[in-house]
Amino acid sequence: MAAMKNTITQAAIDLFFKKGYYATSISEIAGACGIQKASIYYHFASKEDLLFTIMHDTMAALTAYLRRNLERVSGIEKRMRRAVSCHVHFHLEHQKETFIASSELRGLCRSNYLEIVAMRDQYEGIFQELIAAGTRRGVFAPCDVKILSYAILTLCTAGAFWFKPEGRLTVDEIATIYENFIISGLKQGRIEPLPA
Amino acid sequence: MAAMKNTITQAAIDLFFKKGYYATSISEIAGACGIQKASIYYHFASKEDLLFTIMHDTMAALTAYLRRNLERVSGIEKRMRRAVSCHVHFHLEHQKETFIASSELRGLCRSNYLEIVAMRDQYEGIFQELIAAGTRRGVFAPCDVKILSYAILTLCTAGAFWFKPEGRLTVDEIATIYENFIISGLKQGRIEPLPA
DNA sequence: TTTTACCTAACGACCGGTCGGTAACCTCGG
DNA sequence: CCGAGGTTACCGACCGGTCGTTAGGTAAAA
Repeated sequence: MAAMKNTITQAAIDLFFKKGYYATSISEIAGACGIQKASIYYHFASKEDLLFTIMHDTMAALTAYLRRNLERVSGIEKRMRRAVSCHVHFHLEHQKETFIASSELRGLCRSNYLEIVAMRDQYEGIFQELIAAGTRRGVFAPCDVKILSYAILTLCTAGAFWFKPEGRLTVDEIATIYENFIISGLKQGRIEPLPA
Repeated sequence: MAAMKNTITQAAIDLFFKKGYYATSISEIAGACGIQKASIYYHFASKEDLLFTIMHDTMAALTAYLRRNLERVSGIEKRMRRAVSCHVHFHLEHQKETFIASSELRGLCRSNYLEIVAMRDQYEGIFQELIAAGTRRGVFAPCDVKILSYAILTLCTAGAFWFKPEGRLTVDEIATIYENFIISGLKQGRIEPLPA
């Protein structure tokens, strides 16, 4: 039951991704679902509510995905590698949603905006803790944690802007490239002790 | 003469940056200039023409700035360092314009869109040639040129999204952090010959 | 006299959102 | 097993408002 609510959400995701939130009208979304625009308001309180729901669910799924994948991984470098990999995978495999979540923040009113930003900050916090722990233990070179975390996250997030599923490289290949690039940057030229 | 045209452009830059292109109305821009909205159309053919002008001028200035700064720099690594530094400097010192140029592409019709994208591709090409030359000569580790160039550019471009002029770090400090981070990533763990 | 740089007023289109209505389905007392 | 009453999920029509844009006019400058 309420299958239509999912249909609406999916249509909205497709259209917000393709045309942007402001350029998409409620009647377009309704048209894509084969219903009248008034019927949208049975399922959602407003256009912004629809956007907020998409963003909120996406951020919740993203954070849960990362936490779940880090559960049984130990060692700073391994954890950071896994975190980057997860970040890339989620963003490329849920390209439309993550694109919307990171580019349509301006469509939200103040309270909704603050809620999404809080979720984003919490997610970023996981990376910042990893970086901080790594520098404390000498695995990573000393650095500015905030700047580096922004760098790492926006780097991978940006993938959702240009990624094409039918493109030259697989998600796994891209994730590996980013993983190595970032780990190198975090270590900053220090000479590696040879593995045993 | 035509001082008002500059006033309008600047007001549009401020408002597009603060609220976004779609959320900004012509009458708001006019209001910020102390004129009526119809008068905007004496200086610009349409709202999109205003956006396009901003983007076009910004991209032209960005490319010219980079070329000018690379003119007398030799050596792959030095050139790449300079290029990254320029990219960061320009994006943070012209934060509003570059933010608009990289986030409002959807406001353009097809032909205008293609023109701006062509300028962007040309700019990206400078970085891609640097990366390719670096890998050929063994200065950088072998890598996927396209992916790495996207990575480098979006990394720094993203600065325009969160940078606050009154913030903790200066533009120079941020540029240096990025410079080192990127060079490390491009060299990918290879052991540096000690400088003489 | 022509051009420049603005104005007032209005237009048509479209937008998000609301209203009253309704057909189909579910529930439950008799 | 029935049917009354409520609930679910939609529809068509409409509203107030805003938007980008245009038409026509005007006062000053060239």
